[in-house]
Amino acid sequence: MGRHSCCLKQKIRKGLWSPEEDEKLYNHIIRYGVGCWSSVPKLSGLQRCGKSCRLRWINYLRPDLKRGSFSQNEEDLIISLHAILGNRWSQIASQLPGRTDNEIKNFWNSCLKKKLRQRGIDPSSHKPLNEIKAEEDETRMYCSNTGATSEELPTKPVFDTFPLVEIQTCLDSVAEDNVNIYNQIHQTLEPLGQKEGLCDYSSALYVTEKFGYGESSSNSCNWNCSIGSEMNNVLGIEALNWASAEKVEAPTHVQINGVESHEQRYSSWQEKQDMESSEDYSTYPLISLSHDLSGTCFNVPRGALASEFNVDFF
DNA sequence: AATAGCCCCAACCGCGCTTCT
DNA sequence: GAGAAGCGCGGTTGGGGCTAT
Repeated sequence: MGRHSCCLKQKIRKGLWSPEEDEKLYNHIIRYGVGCWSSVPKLSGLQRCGKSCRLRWINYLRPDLKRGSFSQNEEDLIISLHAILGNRWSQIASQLPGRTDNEIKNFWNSCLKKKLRQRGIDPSSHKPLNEIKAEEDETRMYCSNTGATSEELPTKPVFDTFPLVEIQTCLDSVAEDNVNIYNQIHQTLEPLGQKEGLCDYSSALYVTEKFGYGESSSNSCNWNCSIGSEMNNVLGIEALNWASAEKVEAPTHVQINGVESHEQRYSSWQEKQDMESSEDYSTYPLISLSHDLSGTCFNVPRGALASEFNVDFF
């Protein structure tokens, strides 16, 4: 698809918006509302592309925006939601009224990542940094023992299909100051029979769907979340496919032209490891899940797993 | 006072998806 | 059904402000 056709036209201004441009856009939206963004520049007399107008309105001019620094409460909420949703900024923003996805993304990249590292937490996986280091050491050991490169490492099932998500613990941590969200999520979980603190992944998705009511920038066009459409695309379908299509397979034993495959090498290595210690499968060096699945939209961090979820820092 | 380096954040870009024709 | 147009999202960039030297 590439660049939008509107951006190819001549006389399109770029860069920072002047107060005059802001005024023109603001007055136009207030008077006529948000319709077709591509026609907004023409109708409002701006020499900008529709996309630029949309962004300016969403991130700066919208009257319901909350400006200023993030509160501790918001900070905690962002961290806990990021542990569940990953870099789905629009979904995270939908839980923080008056904040845009861009604002949250910037805050995360410039501030929260740093804070988490200072607390010894890996911001991408939400796991302790020393645990990450141990995994890397183990991966290096495996590579040196088998001759495999890091790119060739076989994957292993990292979590169950529709794993149990300890959403309760995570939410409890922010419940004190977010009573409304907390209560709403509980009311949603209960009809699903999820009262014990753990819910399956599909229920967690349902919750994020239900509460993606969207005052975030992503939904600003009509500011109503189309339940089940976007989330199904972004999370649900991927998760369902992932769960059902046997994407995670046990290492297979294949020997081609007498050359031992990496799967076989891994299998041999694993057997050796099993012989040497009683460690279970989980001791195999983990490959970053986000890396494995980088080509998909499904990058819920492993930290969201019940067994691995670290809530100490909340 | 000058300037180099760093940080923050507004804005842009590219891509995927949906809707329209 | 195919192609075009439009929308939304996440990643990246670059300019301005701040700080250290």
